[in-house]
Order: sequence, then structure tokens, then C-alpha cells
Amino acid sequence: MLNTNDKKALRRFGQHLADLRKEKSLSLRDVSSACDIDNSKIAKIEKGMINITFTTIIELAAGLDVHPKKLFDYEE
Amino acid sequence: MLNTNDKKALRRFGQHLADLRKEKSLSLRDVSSACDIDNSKIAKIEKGMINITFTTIIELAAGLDVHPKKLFDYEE
DNA sequence: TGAAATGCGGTCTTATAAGGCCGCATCTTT
DNA sequence: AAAGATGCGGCCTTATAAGACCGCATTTCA
Repeated sequence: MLNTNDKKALRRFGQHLADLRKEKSLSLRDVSSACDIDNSKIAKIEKGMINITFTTIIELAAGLDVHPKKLFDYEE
Repeated sequence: MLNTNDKKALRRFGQHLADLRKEKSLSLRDVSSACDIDNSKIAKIEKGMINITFTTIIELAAGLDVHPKKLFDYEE
């Protein structure tokens, strides 16, 4: 199960993800259809509610049309 | 289940991970004790055998003493 | 103001990652 | 040659991500 730091890291990551999406003025459903991940799941990811896998990260990067490392390009 | 592209991406990531580890002349057991991930699991990750989660990626980065985005810093 | 779009949480099943341990074959070092 | 270190795969249980769908409260807009 996730400890406090993990939860914090997931929330931070999710926030960054939401920022990237909004920068591009995309809705959850836009990203969803661009990468075949259910929009409700993306919402959960942005809220840091799930500990996503490597492949989901890759898909998400594709859906946002950015390089995966961009998803980790934030402080802390 | 994983498709061919996912498997390829995991193998590529694992290879990069192994490269980073070897650059630092660390053994699997060295990294293992630095981040509390079993050495056999790290071996599997380097071989692309498992689809690791976000938290494992973060721990791994800590074990290798690099920023997480460095783990994604490779082509394709 | 009514309809569509959007964010987001819940639920269910199935697949699989995590976590931990064991042991062995191949180096490496003495 | 013997002892240690190292890479790596197998096995087990438990936790949880994935995947798919539903519905609703807001927000947006025609």
C-alpha cells in the first residue's frame, strides 16, 4: 500500500499532468480518445488516486503528444 | 495484457536503466539496498519483464541517485 | 433556459505488480 | 581450487491497476 510520500508524489505528478493538458486546452475526453484511456481513469490519475504503470505513462504521453520525460519535468 | 509495442518500450526502458546502473558501477544488490527493491525484481525490470508502477520508478530513481526524468531520457 | 460538454467518483472483474524468499550458474578474487 | 559476489529466474500471496461502464453535478454555450 502507498505511504504518505508516495501519495504526495502521485498528487504532484497528477497536478503536472493536468497542467499540461490544460495548457493544450484539451478536455479529459479529448485526451481519452487520443490515447485510449478511459476519461474517468485520467481524472483519477490527475487527482493522484492511482499508482499507474509504465505503459499507462507512455500512453498518456502519447495522448498529450509530448515525450514521456516531459511528464516528469517538474520539481520535487 | 501487454502488446508488442509495450514490451518493446519496457525492454528499451530496462536497457537504459541497466546502462545508468553500470555507468555508476553499481551491482543489482547495491541499487537494491539503496532503494529497498529486491535485487531480483530489479533484474526483471532491466530485462523488461514487468510493467512497473509510478512509485517503483520513483524509488528506482532514488536508488540510482538521479532525477526520475533521467530514467526517460533516451530515444524512442 | 435548455442542451451539451465536462470533471469526476463509484462499481465490478480480471490481470498482474509488489514484496519477499530461494537457489543456481557464472564470474571474480584470493 | 575454494569463497564470494553477481545476475537472474522461479514461486508464493496479497494488494491493486487496468479496463469498461454508469451517472450525476457543474459549467459552458447556443
